[in-house]
Amino acid sequence: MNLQTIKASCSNCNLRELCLPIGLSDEQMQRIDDIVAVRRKIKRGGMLFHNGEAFSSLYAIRTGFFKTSVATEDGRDQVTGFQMAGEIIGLDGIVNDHHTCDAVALEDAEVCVMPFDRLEDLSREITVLQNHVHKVMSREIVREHGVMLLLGSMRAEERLAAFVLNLVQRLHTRGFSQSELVLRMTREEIGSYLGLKLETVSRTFSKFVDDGIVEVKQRHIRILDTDALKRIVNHQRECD
Amino acid sequence: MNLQTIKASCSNCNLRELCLPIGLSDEQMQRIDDIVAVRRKIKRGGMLFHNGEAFSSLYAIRTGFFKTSVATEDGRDQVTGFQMAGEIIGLDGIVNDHHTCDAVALEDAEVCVMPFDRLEDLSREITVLQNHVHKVMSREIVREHGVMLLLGSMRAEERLAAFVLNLVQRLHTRGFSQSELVLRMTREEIGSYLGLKLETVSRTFSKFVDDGIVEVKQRHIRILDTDALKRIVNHQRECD
DNA sequence: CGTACCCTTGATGGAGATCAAGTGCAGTGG
DNA sequence: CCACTGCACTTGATCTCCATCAAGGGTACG
Repeated sequence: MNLQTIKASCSNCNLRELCLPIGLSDEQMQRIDDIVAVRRKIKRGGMLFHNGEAFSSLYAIRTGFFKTSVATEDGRDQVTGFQMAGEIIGLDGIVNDHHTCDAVALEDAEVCVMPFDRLEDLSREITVLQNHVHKVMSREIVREHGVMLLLGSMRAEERLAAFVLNLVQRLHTRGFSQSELVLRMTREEIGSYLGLKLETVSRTFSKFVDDGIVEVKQRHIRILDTDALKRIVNHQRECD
Repeated sequence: MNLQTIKASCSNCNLRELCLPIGLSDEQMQRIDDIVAVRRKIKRGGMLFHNGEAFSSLYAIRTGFFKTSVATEDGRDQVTGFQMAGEIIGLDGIVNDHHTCDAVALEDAEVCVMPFDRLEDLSREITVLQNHVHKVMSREIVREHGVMLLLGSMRAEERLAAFVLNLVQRLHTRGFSQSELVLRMTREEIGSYLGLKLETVSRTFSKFVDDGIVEVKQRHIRILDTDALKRIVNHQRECD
């Protein structure tokens, strides 16, 4: 296995407030440190886990950027999400003790390995941790509801606008700009996530540029008019 | 409130193996009975909970059939799932202490009310129950991955075939026929779930009838050729 | 028995897919 | 340093599937 492992420590991790509940005592934090014993590095293009693999751990992303995707037997696949620092990945594996999607690093990444059985043990003793785990899973369910809404009822422009706004908002939470971002994924991966072909993604970006809403230079995006993007998402029909 | 409440009991419920983990002792079962104290009846068309409502409980469906749906500010909405006896509903509410979707009964229904805080309490003491809750949530995440795949990459025929197969399979688990089912939802609700218009759903059913794959009489569906449906789902391109 | 809703079917239109060509950029090796 | 190669991206032309618009029919229920 081409993976590197290093000792992890949550207590002095600056992503603590993203991964963990607030209000943990020093002693509780120490016990969490003990089970989140190991970090793992994944090279760009490498897999954190893959469909069919036995499930043992959840992963908290420390650095880097991932995509998760599912596939049909006949070869089509669908990107189900893009995950960044502070987010938890691997929840799909719990139900059947095997992962049902692939997680691929879109840039060099590092994750904290959280053995799930130990996490369950600790959740039984630390109430706020238990509740936190439930909220993380519920958040993922709600996020996917949003994607279903997007895929089921939005047109291409709305999908892409919603996508860009979502990405930049999450990056902003992590201290990055509200108006600039660098895409870590290809047009094809964006298209797969949004249920569009890569040409449509490209054309739609071009249209946004023509309309003066964004600047696009390869994967570098600068948002010139956030409100216009929001209007596109919420208000498809210009008439009313 | 137009709801009726009655005392619930899991220990002699025939859906036990759908809602609860196996291997509970009598004493553990009794404690679960204690927290699942109440059942609630919902009339056809009534709401179990709605978007924005404070979250307090999960619900186990005892009888009846529900749809859940989310909506955008500008009024479009998307059915996110259809739920039947033995399934758990309300997981969306955990993350923000408020529900983010509507749950509507498509026929007269009865649910068991499971106050979530008490469920968390008990989960800390009964390991298999804790793990069960995690699996229920993970199962929902995986289910939604499947819907995303459907919405993002399948054509109308594939979507409807997958939908019918999924429904009949779940009904079969509950002791119903493998080849016959009664739809509890309208064509429009099916369309919303599948990202299609009701006319397309209707036309696609008609095409299946023409092809001798199913019989359709209003909401009564009889599957004549399950394999053909499976082939439509897995093998979109007839050429290869 | 009438009314309302749900469903089916036909005709037409349009958003996005597909097919195709060309451009720009990064990495490689001469 | 520059040609070469490969990949990601853009843009144009055409096609197709599904949406939309429209009309009619069946069924349930008061």
